[in-house]
Amino acid sequence: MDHRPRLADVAARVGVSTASVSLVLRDAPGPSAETRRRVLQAAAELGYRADRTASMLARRRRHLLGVLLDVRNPFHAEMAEEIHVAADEQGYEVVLSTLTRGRDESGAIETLLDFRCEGLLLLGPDAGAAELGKLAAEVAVVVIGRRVTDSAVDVVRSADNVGVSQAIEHLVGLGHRRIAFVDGGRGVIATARRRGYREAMRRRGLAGFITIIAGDHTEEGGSRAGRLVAALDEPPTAVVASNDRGAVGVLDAFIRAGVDVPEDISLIGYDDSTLARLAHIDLTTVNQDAAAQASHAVHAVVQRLDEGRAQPVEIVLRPRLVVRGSTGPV
Amino acid sequence: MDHRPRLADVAARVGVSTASVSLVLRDAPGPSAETRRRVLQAAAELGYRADRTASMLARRRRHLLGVLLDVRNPFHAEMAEEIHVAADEQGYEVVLSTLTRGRDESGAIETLLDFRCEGLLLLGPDAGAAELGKLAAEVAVVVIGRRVTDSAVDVVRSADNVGVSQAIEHLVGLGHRRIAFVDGGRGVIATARRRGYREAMRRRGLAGFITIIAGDHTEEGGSRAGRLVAALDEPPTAVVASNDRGAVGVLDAFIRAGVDVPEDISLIGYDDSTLARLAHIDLTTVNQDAAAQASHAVHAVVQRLDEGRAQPVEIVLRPRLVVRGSTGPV
DNA sequence: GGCGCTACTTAAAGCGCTTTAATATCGAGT
DNA sequence: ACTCGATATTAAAGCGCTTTAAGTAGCGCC
Repeated sequence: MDHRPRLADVAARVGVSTASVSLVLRDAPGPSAETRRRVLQAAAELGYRADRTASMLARRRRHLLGVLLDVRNPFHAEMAEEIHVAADEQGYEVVLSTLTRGRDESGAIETLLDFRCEGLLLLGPDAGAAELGKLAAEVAVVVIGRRVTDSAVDVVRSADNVGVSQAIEHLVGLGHRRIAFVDGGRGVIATARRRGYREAMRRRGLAGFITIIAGDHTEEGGSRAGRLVAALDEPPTAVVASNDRGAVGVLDAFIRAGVDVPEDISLIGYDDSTLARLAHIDLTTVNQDAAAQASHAVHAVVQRLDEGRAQPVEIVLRPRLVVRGSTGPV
Repeated sequence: MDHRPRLADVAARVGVSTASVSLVLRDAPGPSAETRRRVLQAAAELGYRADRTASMLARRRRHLLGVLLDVRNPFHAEMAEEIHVAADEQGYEVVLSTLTRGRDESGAIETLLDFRCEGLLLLGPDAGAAELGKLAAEVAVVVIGRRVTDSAVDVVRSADNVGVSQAIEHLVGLGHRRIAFVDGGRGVIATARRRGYREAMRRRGLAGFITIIAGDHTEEGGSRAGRLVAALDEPPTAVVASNDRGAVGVLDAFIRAGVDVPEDISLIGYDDSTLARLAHIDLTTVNQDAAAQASHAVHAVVQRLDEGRAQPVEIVLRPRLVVRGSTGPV
């Protein structure tokens, strides 16, 4: 055996046709118990492993999902992992395609298309609704984490405004009224969170205390915002940041300014990233449930592929507040 | 056209054989300029894109590299990106396979094998030399970031001990003598860095000041170590951590303890991760040059595949100290 | 024995592309 | 006119697998 065993090698060893071997290995009906046993044994002895490339080609179906991500984004990484396990359960294989310099979003998507993925899961893509629509004409497309208006693609995301509302409710429950918000910039996601803050404050009759401080979803932006807050004449008793990274920046600025969290000011982030869970950060934050989002996304694509759904769906998950040590009573 | 155009569609439209079209599209010698022009035009009109799956199968060569990584590890993420661009230059495609729960290292490697990758790039694998050797018998294997003794696989890594030495030299140059080391645990990498610390201190006649504080390459471990250091009767004037995450933990503990960096104590990390570059952390650290490692790894595998190299190589890169704001004179 | 069944098994036709050997074309050379 | 060489094109044989239609047995039954 000078190379990897092929189907024909297994067949020859058992003395049956390649067709039988193929059927046995895929657990398809037909072969007798005896044949199954012998084939399985021979395959094991030879260490046979099917060639995915060939199987994919022969099957009309590819059973391949493509994931577009920015591998440097920790949340994407977590999603990629969850998508992998969800796809596995559904009998789909996954290929990852990441943005790199020299390989922008559309380049990365083309690679996925070249592998003839049947479905595409796009993590927070930048493409507009029109482009996405065009893509959706060719393959099943699920956009994850971002709202897409008026398009043929499926969308799975979590209700960002609700998450922020929960944060506010938690703080109000602890007696806070003077609650400031560290903004996340002009993205779709940041906008939804800002809106959630405004809504929740108004709902609680705290419209007069609405304070939005510029920020940008990075530690640095948070840090700047934190310094600003700490220097205020009448600082808030609580701060909600548009994401965890921003919150960590705020925290850093607070520590340097001698502001104690949560004794002086309570702090809440958003994402429940690994950062937030670190013992010395221990941040109250909002969890987006990556596993659930991944699972819904995979199911959505499988419905299109295997069950013939044609209408686009939008699945909006309810985020969940995770209370840790960065919040306390006034 | 009810489906993606195939080679035959292009051929039919131009009125030539599929063979000619294939040759033109791959820029192979043969077809005349005129044929080329017409084929290219037809392909463009139809929006033809080759099916990688079919090409790979038909070519005896797959031109596919598999990368094993833990997508949640930021350094791996960076490497994945760099490998992508390096592979692209060499005309190879890349598939990523990540560890997930329910999919351990060997499972992830098998997926790669199922795609019939010609070469495997393994980022800091746990497998032992024996297992790796067995793998290497089937495909070209490059282990990245870790030393592998006595095996047939290629290795690309950076000289961790040298990196730490550079850090020490920098500190000594600033007048420090009392330099402590926050350890990274019992991994191969951590061991090399610890050794580098010891060697460098001895070389500078500072053996008497060698102080190793337990840690584990996480923020929490660093934080614990930092508290310990801050509480010392006679604290060091500088601390070198086994990696950036540890250093960030140390920094956090220092800030809380009122220890100023770098006025009171200088601090150095290792990895030059994005963390280190953050304005409010601004950590002096050691850069491992992910791009260079990726490029060497890809070249190594290409040499085996395209140039028939059979002897294993070990490429050890020289890391580079990046001086930022966390270090200063005593 | 012939017929109809059921239960297996397999020949053979792809999947969409690459590649090689063979064929066709056309001047140039003698 | 006839061979030779280039040059351009293509028929056809795969790549390693899946799938379907056709085939072979085996068995009970009239």
